Amino acid sequence: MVRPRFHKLAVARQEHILNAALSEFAAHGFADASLNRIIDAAGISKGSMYYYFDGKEDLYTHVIRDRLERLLGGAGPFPVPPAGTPDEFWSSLTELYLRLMKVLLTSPEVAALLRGWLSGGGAPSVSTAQQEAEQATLPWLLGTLAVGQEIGAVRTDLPTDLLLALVMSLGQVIDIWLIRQPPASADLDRTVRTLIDVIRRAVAPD
Amino acid sequence: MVRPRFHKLAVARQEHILNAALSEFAAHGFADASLNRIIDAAGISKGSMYYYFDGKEDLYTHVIRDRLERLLGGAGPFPVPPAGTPDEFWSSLTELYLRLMKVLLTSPEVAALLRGWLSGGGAPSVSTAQQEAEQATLPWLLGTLAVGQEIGAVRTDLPTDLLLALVMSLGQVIDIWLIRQPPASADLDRTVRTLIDVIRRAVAPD
Amino acid sequence: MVRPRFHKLAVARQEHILNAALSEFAAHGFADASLNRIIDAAGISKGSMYYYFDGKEDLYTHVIRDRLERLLGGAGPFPVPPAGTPDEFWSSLTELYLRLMKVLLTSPEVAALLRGWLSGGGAPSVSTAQQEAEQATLPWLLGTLAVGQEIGAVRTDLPTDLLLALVMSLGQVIDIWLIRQPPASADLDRTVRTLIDVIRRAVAPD
Amino acid sequence: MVRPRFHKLAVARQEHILNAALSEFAAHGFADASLNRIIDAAGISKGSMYYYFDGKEDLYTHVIRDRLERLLGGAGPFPVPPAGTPDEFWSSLTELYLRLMKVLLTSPEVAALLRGWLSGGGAPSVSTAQQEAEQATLPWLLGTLAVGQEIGAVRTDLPTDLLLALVMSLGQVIDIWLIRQPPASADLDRTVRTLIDVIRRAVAPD
DNA sequence: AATGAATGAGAGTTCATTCAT
DNA sequence: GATGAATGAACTCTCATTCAT
Repeated sequence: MVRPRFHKLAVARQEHILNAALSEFAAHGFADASLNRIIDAAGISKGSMYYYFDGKEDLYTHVIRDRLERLLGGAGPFPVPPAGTPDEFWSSLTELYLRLMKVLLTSPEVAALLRGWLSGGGAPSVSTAQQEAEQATLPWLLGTLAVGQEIGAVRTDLPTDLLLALVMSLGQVIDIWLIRQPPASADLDRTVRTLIDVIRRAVAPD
Repeated sequence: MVRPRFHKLAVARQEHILNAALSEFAAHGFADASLNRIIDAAGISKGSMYYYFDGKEDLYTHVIRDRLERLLGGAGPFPVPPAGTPDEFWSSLTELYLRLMKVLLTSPEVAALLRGWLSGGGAPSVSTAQQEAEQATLPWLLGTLAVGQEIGAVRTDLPTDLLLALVMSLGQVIDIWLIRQPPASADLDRTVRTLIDVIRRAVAPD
Repeated sequence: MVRPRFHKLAVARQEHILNAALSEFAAHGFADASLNRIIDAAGISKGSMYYYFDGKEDLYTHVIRDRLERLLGGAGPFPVPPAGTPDEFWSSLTELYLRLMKVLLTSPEVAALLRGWLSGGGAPSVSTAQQEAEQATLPWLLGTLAVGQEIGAVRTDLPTDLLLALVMSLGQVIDIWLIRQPPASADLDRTVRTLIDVIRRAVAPD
Repeated sequence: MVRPRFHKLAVARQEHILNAALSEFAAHGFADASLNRIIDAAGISKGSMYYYFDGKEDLYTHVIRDRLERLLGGAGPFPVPPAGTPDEFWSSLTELYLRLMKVLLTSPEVAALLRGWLSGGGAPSVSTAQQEAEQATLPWLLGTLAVGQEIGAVRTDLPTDLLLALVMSLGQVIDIWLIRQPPASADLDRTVRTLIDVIRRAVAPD
């Protein structure tokens, strides 16, 4: 866990450190990221880094959590879509996703970090970070799925975890595809609507 | 490229080495795998490893290719489904996938290797292996998608690369989910059919 | 570049490390020198070596520069001989060289290092060190040659680079010969004077 | 020592092997040359190499000796200049050197090998080769110097070994300079004559 | 006569982490 | 509260040599 000490630093200093870590993790992934490079870029001592964080994984965990929170915050509140007709549900989700993507497209490094984190796999040492981060993201998604199932917008014949994995995976593909080749701003709406529709078809009931 | 010398070894010895590599790569992914651990497990000297293979990447490439070939070989031929009605197309695919999964479930390590390989990302140094392997896998998938589009079983309003990414991603989720919690053999059929249906819905035309 | 950290070490410790490196480089040349042997002799860890220096070449560069500076410093200033008659020019050079050799003879290892460095050739990777060191040595020699040409003490019918190479080569032979079989101190003066005269004959005008 | 077995090979095969070794040694010098690369280039097995030669150094020794002999042979006989006037002595030497350089310029690899060998320095392990090769070359040079001294063309106030070193060093500089920037064939004569004259001045008596 | 499989020591380099100050 | 010196294990890769066949 991040030591509380870290948050006593001047905010600008915190930012500087987290940005350095963000760049490194986004560029190389967790395993191949180098703490040495991070502290060089951040301009802090190695001792300080270990004074603020428990270690490499702890830093990674914190960067992810912090950046995702900020991202989600910047996109405005992410309310679980209110109950209503399935059409209303999906259109509400689409708007949400559009907002999210617009923010994501402005921050390629966070996007890269997110991608690396979502793809998971690899080092078991990060599983802690994974689990924690998932615990921060999933409740919303789970809530949304639950609402969707209640109002008949989401199929109920699949285990929840599989449903979740399918949605996240499709979302990830769409994220990556959009980030790699961002459509002209004018096309973004149309494209995202089509892609959300793909998810809808996959998880809508018969 | 694997040196021909390797194939002159007793088959059991080849197997022993490849199994050691398979375990390591499956457990840690390419970047975090350790050649030292592999040679320890294989019981050969470092010099011998480099006598057989050009290096880490070469070994990785070979393990993947060898294991996938064996896997696909064991599952029988993978013909592109013949043209016909969309229903025939999808049911043909389902049978195919069932066969594949049955084999995959018998070999969790190959499955893990496959997973790590599919998720790609990470080290650019493995791109060679990636590209070669993709060149071995993609033509079939592309061919299948093309046939599906011809006979009206697959939508044509999305770019081919996105369509491909969606299908592969869904397939991967399903793979992982099935491998993690293999259903009772009796349920496998039903489950796979449902999951293939998810893919069908996502990529079928309106 | 040597990391500043190195210079924060106790001087005795710095000396110990540099001496270990000096011995190794003097005995084996750059390419065949072993960092492992150096750290063993220096009694420091491999990590520390890389904490102080950027790598093998960096260490080599530093040892050379440091030792040469010390050597040249110990021999006093090396002024370009002032304009005057050719006889004055050559006699001034002779005195200079005598001083230099007396210092050099007290430090066979630096002499060996210098020899290996002067002969250059070999690894292209050391070119950086070479160039830097040459940039430190050559200006003086070039300036001296130029003065000699101005006052008619040095021939002008050969390209400068060839002239330079001839002088350096003769000087090197003389260095090596003197170092290998140092004449009785009493004879040193006479011998050096004769040898400088050899150079003079080679490069004096008709 | 080269095993006699080597000379029982077909001459073409011997040539092939020696050429491969020549290229490698010329390109990397002794220490950094790789036996593995040599046998790859030569297309022979590692076992064979060790069947023909005692090891790396033995091969090096043999290549040098063989190539130099051939070079000297190709340039025609190298008679020790007959006694006569000093002018005749030096002009005879000049003609000899001209012939030698013309051959040398046609074979850059032998030239590179020669350069690396002459500069000596470095690995003590090659000293054997050095000594042997010197023993093949020196007698002629010594004889020539002796004749020169007899007829008053060469100074007698310097130890023979120093005289030798001076002459060889100057010759080497000239070799390297000529090889690096070969003058137009028309200029070669004039340039060589000037350079030989430099040597003459250095070692002629007062 | 000839092969090539096998080796182990060694190369230079990077790393996350510790801890005395 | 903060530092940075110091470490040793681990990394991938290359090498000349041996020897059973």
